[in-house]
Amino acid sequence: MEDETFDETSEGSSVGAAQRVFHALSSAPRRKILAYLSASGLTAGEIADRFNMSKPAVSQHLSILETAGLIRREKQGQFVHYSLIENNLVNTLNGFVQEVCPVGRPIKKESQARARAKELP
Amino acid sequence: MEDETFDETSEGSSVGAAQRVFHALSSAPRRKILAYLSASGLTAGEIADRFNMSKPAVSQHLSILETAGLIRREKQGQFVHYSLIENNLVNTLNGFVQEVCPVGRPIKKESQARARAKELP
DNA sequence: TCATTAATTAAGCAATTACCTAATTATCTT
DNA sequence: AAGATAATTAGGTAATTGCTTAATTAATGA
Repeated sequence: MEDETFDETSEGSSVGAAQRVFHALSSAPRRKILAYLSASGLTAGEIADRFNMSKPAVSQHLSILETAGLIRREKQGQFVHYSLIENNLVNTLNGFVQEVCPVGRPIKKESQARARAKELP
Repeated sequence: MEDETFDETSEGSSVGAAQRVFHALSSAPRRKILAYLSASGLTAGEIADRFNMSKPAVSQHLSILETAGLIRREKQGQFVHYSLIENNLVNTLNGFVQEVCPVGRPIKKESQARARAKELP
């Protein structure tokens, strides 16, 4: 009973990095924010304008995404500019897939298949 | 205001497939279950034995993973055998990364880097 | 058939989440 | 310095989560 291999509490801090990333991604509004930021950096206000949600609510989502290391916050005067940090997202998801799926096979193949599908309409 | 592009409610059913997968992955115990199943199929009881949690609690986690299409349930006599469905996991995560990160670059490169790192100790 | 084992469903509860409005902080403009 | 704007923090609440124990369903074996 009780194998600690995947127990994230043994990652140092009581909440692991992977846990933070996966939790951040579990919310539709937060994934939507990431999608917006994939096109270009935006201020907090510009992001909030795209949602039917109060600014403080959006601010909270931004904070969760930032804590997860998925976005970066830069204060510019009275504005706060947010932008995507791609590495953490890719590393975490890829690392997880590598862990769960037989090595080598999964992502590379998929990625290639998708790339091909996009090129041949 | 209100762009529907990423609104998952427009995916047909009121909760989208991506939402179910990401929600399923947001729980450490559930990710742990996936990791166990990546090595071999297991019965509900064998899985529950690996946790400090009641059997019903584990059963619920299994049900969430099954609904997300990440694992498969097969009744064999009085036992229920669970096993991994890799495709859905890989497709969903990869699709999301493709959406959020500049096309082509992210996952293939990462995957190769990781594969290399594993081969050269 | 009756007891045993595997697993799930049901009912209930403490803790957390996801939002809201109001208040606060910081910056810019005049 | 006063007023406007951008954003966050603070405080509160309804709904949801993540577990628990007890009850139920289903299959096995004496």
